[in-house]
Amino acid sequence: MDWQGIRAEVLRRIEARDYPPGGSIPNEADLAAEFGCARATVNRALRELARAGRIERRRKAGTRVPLAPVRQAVLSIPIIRHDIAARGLAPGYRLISAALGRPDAATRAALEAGAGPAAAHLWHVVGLHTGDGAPFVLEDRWINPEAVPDLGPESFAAISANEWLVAHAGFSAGRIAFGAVSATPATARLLGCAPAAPLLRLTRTTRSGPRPVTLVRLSYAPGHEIATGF
Amino acid sequence: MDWQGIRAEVLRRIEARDYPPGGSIPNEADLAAEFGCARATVNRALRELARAGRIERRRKAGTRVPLAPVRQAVLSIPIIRHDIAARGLAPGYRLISAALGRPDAATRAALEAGAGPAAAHLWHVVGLHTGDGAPFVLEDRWINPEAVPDLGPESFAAISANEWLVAHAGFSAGRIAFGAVSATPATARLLGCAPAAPLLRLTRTTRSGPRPVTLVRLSYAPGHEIATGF
DNA sequence: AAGTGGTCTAGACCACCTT
DNA sequence: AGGTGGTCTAGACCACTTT
Repeated sequence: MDWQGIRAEVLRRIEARDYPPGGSIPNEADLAAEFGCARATVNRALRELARAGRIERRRKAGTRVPLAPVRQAVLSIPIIRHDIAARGLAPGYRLISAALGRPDAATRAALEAGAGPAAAHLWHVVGLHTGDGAPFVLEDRWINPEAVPDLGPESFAAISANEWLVAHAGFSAGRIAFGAVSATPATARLLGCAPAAPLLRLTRTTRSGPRPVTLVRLSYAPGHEIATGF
Repeated sequence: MDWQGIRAEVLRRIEARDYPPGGSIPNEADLAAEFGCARATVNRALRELARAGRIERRRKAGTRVPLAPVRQAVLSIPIIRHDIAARGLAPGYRLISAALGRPDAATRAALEAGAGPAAAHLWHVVGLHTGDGAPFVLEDRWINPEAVPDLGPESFAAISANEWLVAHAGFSAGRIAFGAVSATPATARLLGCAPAAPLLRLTRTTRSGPRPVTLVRLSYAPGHEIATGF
């Protein structure tokens, strides 16, 4: 039995309530003996189940089936252009504006830009991604120029700021949040939707090492959903 | 060097562009020799980086730093009551309605309920979660009674349907999707917000083994965000 | 055909936590 | 104090994919 087989069998027992919610499951050594394999193989299987939130493991206390499993949604956030292409549409990008500007307090805080003069000179780039010519998502981005020195308006002419940054700056994962907003008049005009239409908005902060580089707000066209990839 | 140290060092080299985007990194055997550890340890470190989307691995072709990393957002979806309590609010739940009803086509499809008579008799449960008495999220749920036989209106009197199902039915992960909707008049009244306010909506389908059990739509109060736990 | 990652083993030591 | 999971090792074989 390989580790994926053991994972499947243990999961089956959990769902069949052989291992009931709140109960313990045998320790690794016992399971290894039952399945006739090495303990490391059982460990691998149980580690994956723990990562998925289906079991809880603590040294000495053993492994338990949680009463209230913490559900986890793993969302893949692809490059927007690929996302559009994957839906069978022809991706396009149109730069709306790119200039140095003064961000609001929330943006400054997210980018850890101080209140000093530097905070008055963040790059502000707005662009529209399209699929088959129709608006797909509006990208509103602030960039900390201290973190990306060799950056100018010409950087954003052809491709999206996201791809430029991926290609020219070191990227780390950051915080991603989902919310809902009303389309402002300007946003509605760009997305071609009714004013005040409800829009799914994704906010992402990206770091290069310890330093925040960019904050992007993506406002998706009405009706758009982002789902787990099951 | 343990596997987490190796992971950190390789990540550092990626972000420092020692391993540039689009380039290859040494194979496991070479890295093991460099770090003076077993290949299995390097494997563990690289496996975690691959799962995070920071490297791409293919047999024979080796390991590469992707030009366009697929970003992943891991969202934890806790029990709503715990979510409310974690914000320092007193959680509450009020049942709005619980009855057998006929779902619309989209709901039937998600629950794989046919067009036959059974589809006309799904449980429909609506409840409001509150924090310190203020509306937090509206829960609109359909349940396939074939999958949960011992279910009646009394099941939902005290606790939320979600917790009842967690306690009484086998649960598997399902599909989770985020979208934005306008508050309907009825929803606005329950959430105490303006009609047509933009609401973040989470839709979750849950299965017990191969069979869909329940479809829940959570409409969060205006301004609510769901974020990764970084 | 050959190189690379994927996995398994048998054993060992350790960190952590409950008792 | 002792049990449990977390990790590492050295070696081996296999699966996959490119050459």
